[in-house]
Amino acid sequence: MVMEKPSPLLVGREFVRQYYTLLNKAPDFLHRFYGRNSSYVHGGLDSNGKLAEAVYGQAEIHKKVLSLQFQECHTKIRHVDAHATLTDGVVVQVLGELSNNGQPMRKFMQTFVLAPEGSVANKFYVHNDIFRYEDEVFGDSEAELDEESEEEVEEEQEERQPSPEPLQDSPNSTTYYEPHPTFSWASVTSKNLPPSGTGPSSGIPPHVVKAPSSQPRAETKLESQMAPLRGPRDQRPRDRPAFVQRASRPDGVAPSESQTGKPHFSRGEADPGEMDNRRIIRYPDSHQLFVGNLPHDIDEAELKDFFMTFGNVVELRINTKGVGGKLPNFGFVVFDDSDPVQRILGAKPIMFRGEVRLNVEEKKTRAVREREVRGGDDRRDMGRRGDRGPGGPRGGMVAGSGMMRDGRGPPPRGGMGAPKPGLGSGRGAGGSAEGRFTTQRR
DNA sequence: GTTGGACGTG
Repeated sequence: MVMEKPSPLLVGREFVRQYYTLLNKAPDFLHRFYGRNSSYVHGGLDSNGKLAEAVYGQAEIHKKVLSLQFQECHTKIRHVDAHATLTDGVVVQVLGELSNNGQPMRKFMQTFVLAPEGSVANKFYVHNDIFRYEDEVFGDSEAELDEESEEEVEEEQEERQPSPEPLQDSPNSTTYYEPHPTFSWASVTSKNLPPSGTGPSSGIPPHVVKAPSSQPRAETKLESQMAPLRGPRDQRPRDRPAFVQRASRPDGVAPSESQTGKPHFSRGEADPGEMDNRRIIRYPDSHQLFVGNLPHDIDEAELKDFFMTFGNVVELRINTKGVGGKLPNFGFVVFDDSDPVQRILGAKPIMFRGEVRLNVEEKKTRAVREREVRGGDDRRDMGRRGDRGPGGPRGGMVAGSGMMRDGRGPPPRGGMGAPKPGLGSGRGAGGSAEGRFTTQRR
């Protein structure tokens, strides 16, 4: 049983979820994410109007956080990137908007470097936390900055930060803060998550960390059933491929994969969004979530915020049937992977704004729907109807024979109709079995 | 109150 490492993206997302939840619910505990030599800057300008500088060490960070007076701090996360970085760390970049204490939303960018805590696998602390408000950086006049800075880029790089002697940061050594930081890779299985508790007033989905009242919620390990079932996501073994020649792009993509001889399809799950943006790609139903019972005043941005923490939302639309004076609201959220969909289904009931129970289902085609209505579901679930899409280049078909000629194209001789029996594999079993929806009481 | 749109095969 080799415990597999969660992918950087999963780590990043889970961290982001926990971090902003804590920021909202219990900012006084935020410092627990940091370590002795961590750096922290959270926007702000100093007396000269220049961007505020960082503080170092958990104690200073705690002070700083308190001074920032977070209250009812809400964030809307617009985007999260996370890549593996040096020394088994994960670098996470977040773009979003933040509102503290009832003030207006302000756009920000925040970068975290998560470093392995060492003693426990998959446990991280925040080594760097860099937060800037867009308006403080760009100011009102964008022009001046822009034009000048183009050539100054090189200089900036040379100004190596004079590393403000991090080690002994608190002379008042009486404050010995918690020795270890607290983010650990815990639950992504979303089972066993509190259904809603107190409704999330922000855009953060219901299931999240509870504020660490006494303990940092670290030791819940359910790794065994996490990501792996699926595909070859990030299963590079413990040994990292030291310095593999950076084939084409050094950016975070596990090099071991990009080298495995196969043509561009080696993963079987590449994000179509990137691999060709010229063609319109249809995502398989397994990547798509039907969402019913939406409040009518919702807009796509809000819905996207809500689901973004589950995975990468690549497409989303809200469909209002404006017929007959009613407006039943439903929509579709498309992810770049089926995992988020399964996690959402497993996390039912999904509460939105703390009060609305969304009806979430894997998207069905009409044919499937009708069949269900008529026959009931005697055969429960009977294997996922595979991603038998319209020639979708994705799904499980993978590499193999001829299909590299144009990116699209059916498997040559086989037979179109053959659904490939073993396809959906994995999680079908326990996953969605329980809470089949029956909103249609009548 | 509830499941889009457009893809194109042997």
